[in-house]
Amino acid sequence: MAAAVELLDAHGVDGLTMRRLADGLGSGVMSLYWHVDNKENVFDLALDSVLEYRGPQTAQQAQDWRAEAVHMLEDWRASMLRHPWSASLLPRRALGPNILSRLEVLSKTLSRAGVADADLNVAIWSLWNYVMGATVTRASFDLSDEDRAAAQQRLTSLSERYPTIERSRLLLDNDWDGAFRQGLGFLLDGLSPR
Amino acid sequence: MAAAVELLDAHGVDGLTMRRLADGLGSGVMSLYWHVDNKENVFDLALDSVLEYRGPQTAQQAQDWRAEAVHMLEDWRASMLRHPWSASLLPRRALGPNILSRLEVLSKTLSRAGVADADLNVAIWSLWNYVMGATVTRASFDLSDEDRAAAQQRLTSLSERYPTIERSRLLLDNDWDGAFRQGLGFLLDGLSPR
DNA sequence: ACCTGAACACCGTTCAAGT
DNA sequence: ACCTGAACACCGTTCAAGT
Repeated sequence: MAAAVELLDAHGVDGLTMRRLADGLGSGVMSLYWHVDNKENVFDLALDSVLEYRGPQTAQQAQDWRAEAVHMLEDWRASMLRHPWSASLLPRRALGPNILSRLEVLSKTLSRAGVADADLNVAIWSLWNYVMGATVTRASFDLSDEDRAAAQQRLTSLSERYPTIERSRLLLDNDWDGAFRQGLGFLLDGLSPR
Repeated sequence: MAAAVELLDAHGVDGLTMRRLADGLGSGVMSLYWHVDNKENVFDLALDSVLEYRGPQTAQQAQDWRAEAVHMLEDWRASMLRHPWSASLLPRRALGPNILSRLEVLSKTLSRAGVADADLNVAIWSLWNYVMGATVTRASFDLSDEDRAAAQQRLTSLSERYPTIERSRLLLDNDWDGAFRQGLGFLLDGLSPR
């Protein structure tokens, strides 16, 4: 599936064509259908291959649950941003083994941190929502590179009608990494036991 | 654009075809291109029409910032879930006037609540991320109705390998509305001033 | 067991032309 | 100003057939 990932990285979701993929593999188009049921299947395999998690490099686990959670979540986001087509695909497909492993890790970490069993699922889904929302949004800015200039100009002309977000420069702020980390901190504050 | 929204509701993003849209309008396909630049333009118009916000019905504003924020955000989510194709489209397109209005409202509310100017953008994007992640995920479950049975079975067979999320029944819990509200509460806790 | 070409039923959009 | 049909360059996938 490395060939599919390469194609997706280069041309985006719409650029992955069964014909183009076959070309990259040096085979006929219909050969693909021996190995794969249909095009969606290709997406599923490519998506899962991108979501593997190896865990923190140092054996710092068990001592700082918060650092551990942040590490997994930031690595998850980074993995998806390395392949900007992946984020918008993930919530639309069945969950593969690699993303389930990440959720398992997260669940263990939060449990160990003292999050009540009754709050555990809500906590996990909240973090899922935060990461997915942030990454889907960020990734789409990567994809529409050429439109940026036009969008920028459209915004400043429109923003007279939206004085508050204009004043805080909401749409011009592009410290995405910092905003992600800081907002994640706020969310973990809210989720922390006691 | 009501015709486009209807088609999208009925057949999803892939079901909206220029040919089908023209049929619904009782015109030739190419007539559409007089009113619209291309297909993406149709999506933009349909998307914005779905995101209008009328504000809270009672004049309870200014007294309870938290209720006001929750009202807008839950209404935003509900509007997108009424049109399940809309959520995954929103982060991929340029921001239209209606969603900008919602962000303006949110910004005013949080500002009035005492959120520091330095934290304002992070707070808004955090809420954006949470709502978008939750809704994109939830909406896709609506779309893949038929696959549910198969997915369910696949999950229980797989879940032996993921004991923690199996034990909390993470993937079987389907109180989506409750989880959204509760998680939003946690996030607002974390974002609250002081 | 694995690969293939031809064919089918579609797409979005250009273009030249109509009223 | 608005609408149209024909044509172009694509799609994913079925099927019957090859090795």
